[in-house]
Amino acid sequence: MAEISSDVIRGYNDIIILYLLLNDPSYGYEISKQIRTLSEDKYIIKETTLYSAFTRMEKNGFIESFVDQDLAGGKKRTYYRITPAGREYYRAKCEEWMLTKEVIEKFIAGEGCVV
Amino acid sequence: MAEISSDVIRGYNDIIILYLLLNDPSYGYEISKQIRTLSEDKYIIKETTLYSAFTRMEKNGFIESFVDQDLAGGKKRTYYRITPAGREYYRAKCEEWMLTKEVIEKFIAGEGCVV
DNA sequence: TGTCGTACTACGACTGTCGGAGTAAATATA
DNA sequence: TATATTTACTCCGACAGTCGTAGTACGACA
Repeated sequence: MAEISSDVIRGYNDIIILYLLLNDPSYGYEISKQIRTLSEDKYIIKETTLYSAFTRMEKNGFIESFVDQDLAGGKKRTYYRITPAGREYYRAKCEEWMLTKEVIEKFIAGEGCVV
Repeated sequence: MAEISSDVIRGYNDIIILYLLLNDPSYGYEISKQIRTLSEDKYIIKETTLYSAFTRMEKNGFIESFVDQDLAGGKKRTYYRITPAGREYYRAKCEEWMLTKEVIEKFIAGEGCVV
């Protein structure tokens, strides 16, 4: 079975993560599970990729973090919330996706890629 | 207008280039023009990206090069021809594209990306 | 004479992803 | 009760593909 390579997914992780923040704040572990579930196990994001995306996007102002200190055992969990700039970025990335899709499909040979 | 970023196109340049080699050998400058034309100016590949893709794909056995020495002014031109392994790679990349497309579109919010 | 088009090559920088390791508490399983 | 798994991260360095910049060299056109 074809696998999604890192070079191919690169640039879409942001979309994927932001999509899962559109309605509610969330945190790393949950987002990682949601990606897996929603993609029907076709894409499993690496933890390092996910957390470094959080860091990068927070630095760029697309998401904000806040910490839940009240978990059992004094553990804490870092939540992320999408900002207006993040929504705008998501919109732009979606547009870019549409365009990219259109372009790439000009270079895919016919039905089922018969070559 | 949305622009195609390097992170988004990354991983598809191979498909694009190989597609243009499926029927006939070609060379850098021509391929670059064809990409521009076929994509209706939506994607203009950088020269360095194109030529380094040639080098990489030749090293991987997906394409073979041969030189035309007989151009006017003693100039030469390096052509590339797709190999059977290259065709197989193209096929596999196309499959990967189908899968990736399916996955990504689960994270695109509705028609026109209304967020 | 100078610019544009053709057809590349070289080099180093950048960035997102990844592999591997480590931490630590809560919960499930035997 | 002992062990494994799940939860929830953090840190570090490596890698690979793309990109910016620069340079070469010839021919055609104005």
